[in-house]
Amino acid sequence: MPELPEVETTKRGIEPHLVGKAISEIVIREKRFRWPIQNCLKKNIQKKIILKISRRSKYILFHLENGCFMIHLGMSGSLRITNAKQEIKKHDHIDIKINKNTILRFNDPRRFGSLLWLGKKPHNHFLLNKLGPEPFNEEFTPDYLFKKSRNRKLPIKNFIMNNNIVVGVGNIYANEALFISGIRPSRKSYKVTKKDFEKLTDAIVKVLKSSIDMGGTTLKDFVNSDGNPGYFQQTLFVYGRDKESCKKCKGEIYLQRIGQRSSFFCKNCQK
DNA sequence: ATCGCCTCCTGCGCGC
DNA sequence: TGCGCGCAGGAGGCGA
Repeated sequence: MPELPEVETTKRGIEPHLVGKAISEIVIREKRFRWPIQNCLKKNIQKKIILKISRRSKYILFHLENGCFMIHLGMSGSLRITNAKQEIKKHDHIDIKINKNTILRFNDPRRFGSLLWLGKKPHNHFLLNKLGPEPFNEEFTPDYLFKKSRNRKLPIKNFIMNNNIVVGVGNIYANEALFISGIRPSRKSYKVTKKDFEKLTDAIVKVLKSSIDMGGTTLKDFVNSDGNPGYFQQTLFVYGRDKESCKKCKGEIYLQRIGQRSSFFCKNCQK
């Protein structure tokens, strides 16, 4: 379940193996993804040099001489650097080959992921041009969230998970950040105060950063591994802990469905 | 404009 | 041991 830290860790893990290298071939075993593989993809990326890899939201962007393509891992996708000797496993849908010793292999059981050609102006693409700020960007301030949330009646948890507001906050970290900042997930956005937003912006940045740091510690295993960084082992305060006791007050953690998603909170610590 | 529901898909864990 | 069911989750699309 890639959240922003896993995407960033993936990007950092594959980057040194790919930047400056030419793509010799792309092998597509499966075309059915969230967005189907375009017919133009092969001819646009084969024989081209990867100049740079960047990340926007949960999209990993590959900048070539002639334009840009991007990969989204969806819910179950992973990328790993492997070689031609490694057997093709189930759901290994796409290989981007540099040479026989270096292959970027895209595995995605649920196929909610995607690999899209964007052309020369990637940020004009409809999937990217409405995105809100990155959590680590200076635009992401308590004041920004406060202003955006006025007159918004949706639960604060849905608000911070909306990519048009801020990118990269998935279900796990939305739950964790709201616990840390003492805000109940169901609270209407317009009822969240400026002071609350100060805690919340801090908490979002904190949980994402600490997870990236943890992922970073497993980077050395990225090549030929299953591609899973270690961030998920981090101590979670509330996510997945319904009926268990709160790590702050020893009270009970409750599970509530908000917007079709599991939300975990402590009634005592979050108001 | 805003919000909430539906959908895509596979693997897994549960109850029987 | 096996079957069927429900759930998990990112995020676009759509109807109200």
